[in-house]
Amino acid sequence: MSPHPEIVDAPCAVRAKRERRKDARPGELLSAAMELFVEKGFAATRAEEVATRAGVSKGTLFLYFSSKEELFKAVVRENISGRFAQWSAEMDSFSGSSAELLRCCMLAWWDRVGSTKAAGISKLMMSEAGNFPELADFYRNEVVKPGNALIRRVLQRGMDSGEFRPVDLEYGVYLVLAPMMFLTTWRHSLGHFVAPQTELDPLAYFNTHIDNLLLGLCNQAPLRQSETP
Amino acid sequence: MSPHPEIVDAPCAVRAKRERRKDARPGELLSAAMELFVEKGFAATRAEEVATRAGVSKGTLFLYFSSKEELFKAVVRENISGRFAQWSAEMDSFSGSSAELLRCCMLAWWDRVGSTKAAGISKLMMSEAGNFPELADFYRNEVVKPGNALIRRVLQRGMDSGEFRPVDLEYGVYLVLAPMMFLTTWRHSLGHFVAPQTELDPLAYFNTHIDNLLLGLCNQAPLRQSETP
Amino acid sequence: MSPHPEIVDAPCAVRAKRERRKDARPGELLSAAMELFVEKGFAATRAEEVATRAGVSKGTLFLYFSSKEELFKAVVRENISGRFAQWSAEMDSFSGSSAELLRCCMLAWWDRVGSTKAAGISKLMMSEAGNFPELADFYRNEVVKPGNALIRRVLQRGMDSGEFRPVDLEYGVYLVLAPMMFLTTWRHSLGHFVAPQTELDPLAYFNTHIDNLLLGLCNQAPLRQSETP
Amino acid sequence: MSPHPEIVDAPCAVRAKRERRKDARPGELLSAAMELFVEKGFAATRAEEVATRAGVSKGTLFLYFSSKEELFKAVVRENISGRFAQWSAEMDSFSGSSAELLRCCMLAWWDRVGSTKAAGISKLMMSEAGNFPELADFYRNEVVKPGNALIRRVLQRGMDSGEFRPVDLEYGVYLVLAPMMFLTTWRHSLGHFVAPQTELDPLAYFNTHIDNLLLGLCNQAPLRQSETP
DNA sequence: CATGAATGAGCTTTCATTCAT
DNA sequence: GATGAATGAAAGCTCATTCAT
Repeated sequence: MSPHPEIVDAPCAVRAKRERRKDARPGELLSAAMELFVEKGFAATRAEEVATRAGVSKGTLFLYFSSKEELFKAVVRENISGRFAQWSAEMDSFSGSSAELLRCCMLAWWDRVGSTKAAGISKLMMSEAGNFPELADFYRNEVVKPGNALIRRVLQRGMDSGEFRPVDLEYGVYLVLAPMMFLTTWRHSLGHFVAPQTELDPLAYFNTHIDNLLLGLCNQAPLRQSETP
Repeated sequence: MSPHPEIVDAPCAVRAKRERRKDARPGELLSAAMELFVEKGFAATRAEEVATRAGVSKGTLFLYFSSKEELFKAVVRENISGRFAQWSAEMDSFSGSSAELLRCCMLAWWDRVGSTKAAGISKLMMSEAGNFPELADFYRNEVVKPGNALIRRVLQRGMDSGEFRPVDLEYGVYLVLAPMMFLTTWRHSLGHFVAPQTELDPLAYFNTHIDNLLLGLCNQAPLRQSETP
Repeated sequence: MSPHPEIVDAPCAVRAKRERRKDARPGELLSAAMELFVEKGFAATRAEEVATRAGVSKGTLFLYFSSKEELFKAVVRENISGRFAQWSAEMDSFSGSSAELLRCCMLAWWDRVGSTKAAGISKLMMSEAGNFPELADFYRNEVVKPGNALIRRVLQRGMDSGEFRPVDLEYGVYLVLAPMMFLTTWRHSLGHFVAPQTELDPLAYFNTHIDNLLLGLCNQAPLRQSETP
Repeated sequence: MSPHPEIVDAPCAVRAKRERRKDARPGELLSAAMELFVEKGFAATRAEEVATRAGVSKGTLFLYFSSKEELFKAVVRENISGRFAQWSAEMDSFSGSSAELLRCCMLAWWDRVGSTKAAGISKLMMSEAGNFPELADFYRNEVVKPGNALIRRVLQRGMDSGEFRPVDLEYGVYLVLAPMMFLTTWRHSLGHFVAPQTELDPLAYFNTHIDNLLLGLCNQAPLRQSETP
């Protein structure tokens, strides 16, 4: 037992509340920022709005993020690029067929990214890359490159096992990527605010794409999981 | 012949020319605006640049369009729809297989739209739809709906002839659309300003997509036209 | 006589008032800027104040000067460096002794610069050079270098004619410069806002300095002009 | 000897140390502030920097000085006057010629003040006097007045002994002061951060000035001390 | 006493829009 | 009609100052 617990603990107790706030701030700011960036775009989001939504003042935002661009980068790291390691690990431990893996990956992406607010980031990047070259570079390096590498690995795995016919990896990647990115872009632009009956059902959209993709890649069409007996 | 015809005629000629110019003004402004909006996006395009490129002054721009937003709307109204009738007719007179027709359509789209400046409009619409709901509506009605109908007809033709397996038309459309729209979006955003060796070759991209699409849709893989003896 | 005077003149007449204002603007802004820079320093002068004092809005200032630093440079060019050519010419045409020339130069400097608001610029530069390295560079190149060259020429002239004893030009320059710069700095700082009886009489100050300077430089002390019979 | 003297004594020792530190605080802050004000000027010195350099937090600074301006005033009060008595005594006991004394004084000033950080204070005062009239008053009384008196005594001594020609003391003072003040100002502003080959050599500068000053004041040019056999 | 997280007024600069000519 | 000088509302970012702990 510590002989001077009150001395040891005192500073902590005193600081506790403050620190709890301080620790929470970046997260609060990041989620406020993501929401606003996705809602209104990067350029159209004012730094002060982000601060206000996070419940702090303009100055505080810049206490945690040195510029609006750095804030955006942090949002991307928090919501996308920071997760590649885990996804990669999950892929490594997958033991089913490559067709199943591919289907699995695409649906998992939908579940964890595509259907969440984070998906708006991809759309935002597509919209504003031209005006923020540095952010575009960042995104290409931190998201596009590792993302493509992940897809490439799935395709390679299928080709190695003989499940998939040989395809040029460079362009094969887009067989997988295009449906995902189009859906994201669509839902955050022209597919937004339409009558419910004309809205796209993402799962139907995905299954149609995956089915045809795999029919094209494999010798034998694999069954959808939902059709598994 | 009068020694100074231009002076004698001046009042008329000048007025004539002026009026011609005056009538042409909106068109010149619209095409300057389209180019710039496509190049730089809506927010990043300065009104003065548009005026300058159209050869008029800043004030004149606002004489014809009450605001930058109105100009944007006018640009979109001016530059889309109107070609569907011809494309539809061309499709009717096509006598080859449906696989050939599908390939043909996609490559024709690339040739006539995707690779031209007009493609920038789709990207523009995707980027700015969120900020212009009214424009988005307009675009959906005038462009998306007839465009999708055209694609639907090709798929229906293939299914009717037994070439294509049955697919849900509603979602099958996106098997064709997604690759086209993704390419457009990509090339105007993150795919822009990258090292030439990392740039996407559109034809290789398209052929990879079409091959796999048709392999998925048909019982028998159809040959590429370029491979036809 | 022009056959169409009204056509030729019309545009001019119409524009006249506008243009007169436009032509006057830079000058009005420059003098407002100089006054404020001298009164409050470069950093402490807000761009909007300059505009307001010149009777225009903030935006107008930036229509004529692309930045606050450029405005300052223009002030310097207008009031100091732009006049070296004339001063140099005047020096060339001087036919008296070098001692007279030196006295003349120093008193002329006082008359045309030192006693005017423009003198505040030197003091300002001394005060703020450290925080605006680019301005300091500019000032060294546009003012210090040519100014020193001018002084050097006077000394050289006197040494060539045998009037002045040989001195190291590099440091001799400061025999002339130091008294001028000290007076300027003093009057705009600690010498400011003191009781009239403790204020420095610039002419007495100058004559004391010039007398001793020339006594030191020449074999024979030259008379002051005011003492010339 | 107690095995844990520091623990036993802690309450006292800690308080003692704390109070010593507490008493030292203002001094540490003042010297940090002086260094920074001299290095970067008043406006460009951030309060937090001062605190950091003094090893305390931003808040603590404002505990001791109610504002940045008050800190500045305290810095000036702390760092000037107080040495005049000694200098005066040294002057009284000087037994050489007045020319030698004058040379001696100027070089001693350079050695003890001009070349040290304390010189920055003069420059600081010159730069910021306009914004702190109260400080300017203080400085004039505590520094300028006694300093000038000292110089006046040297001149008077030379005139009394017949070494120096008669000069108006009021203005003669500046024959001595101007070179010193100009050098100080110059070295802390435009003479700073220039290529070493264009930098001013203070000793050469001083000797050039003193030589000419004495040539002007005396009938016979006195030798430099360094030239004395 | 000491801290440092938080504040918000203030700065320079941009640009859609207006309006006298 | 056409012009372009003039406007002024923002926006991003800094930093002296405050105050809960």
